[in-house]
Amino acid sequence: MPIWEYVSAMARAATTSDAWNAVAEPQRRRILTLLRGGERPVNEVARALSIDQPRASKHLRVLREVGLVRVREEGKQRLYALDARGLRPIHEWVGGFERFWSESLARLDVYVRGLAEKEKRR
Amino acid sequence: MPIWEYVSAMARAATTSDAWNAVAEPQRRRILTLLRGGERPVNEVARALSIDQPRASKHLRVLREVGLVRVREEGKQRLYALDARGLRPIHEWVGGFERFWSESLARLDVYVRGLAEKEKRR
DNA sequence: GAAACATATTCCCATATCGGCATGATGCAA
DNA sequence: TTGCATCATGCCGATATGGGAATATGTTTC
Repeated sequence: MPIWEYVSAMARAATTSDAWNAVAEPQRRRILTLLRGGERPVNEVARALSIDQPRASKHLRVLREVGLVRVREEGKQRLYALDARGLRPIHEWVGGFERFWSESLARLDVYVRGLAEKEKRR
Repeated sequence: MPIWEYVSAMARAATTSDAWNAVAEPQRRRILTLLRGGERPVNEVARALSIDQPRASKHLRVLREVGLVRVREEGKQRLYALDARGLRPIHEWVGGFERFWSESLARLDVYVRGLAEKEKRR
């Protein structure tokens, strides 16, 4: 885990370090969706997603590190549970664009019309 | 741009290829936020974020490729405008977890209590 | 056409990431 | 203790990424 603060030539922004990046991975999104149905042991997660166990463990680790998931030990199993609180900031940020969804359509219309004009004038 | 379908040993999932990943980058989020105020030429974006022009261009390119932004040529400038439609799926997916935000708190409570029990029993 | 300005692209580097496979680590049961 | 089951990690390979710096491309103005 690099100490970005002290690295002068930062190569790539840390990725798996926040909910945004954790959720950018399709498999991890599927895992979170699965966990809405309640806590699950690793093997079950792996089976549900049709991936091997190491892969499931790794994804779960990322999710755990960014706090989107919690682990509970139960015998030889590890039950992972959803902790959706970290998704809230994302929802709010994206929500700030809600009002632009429809506007975008209108603007796109103008945009396309502009292109058409440009073509005609050629 | 790799043809994932035909690559057997996929190394890393394509990243800058969808809105999820585009938005996972803080700078790009700032750009999108800025563009809510209307279209802007590259230089203005760069200045607003205190980054150099090439960097701004690169980020804008990613945003353009995933469709979150549109370009319009105006003289020697290129005006970038927000196209927020691509954010909608994200908002909806994340919204599906809304109901779990408060629950997570409750569950966390149970979780912590469990840990305490465990300690006591030690 | 040359100079000036706005923007895009390219190259290089350090590093992160995901998948695959093999190997540890730990708990439980016989 | 020995297996067996459930996970977690480590290592490798291929590749993507973001920053920095330099350079190319395109447009307007003289």
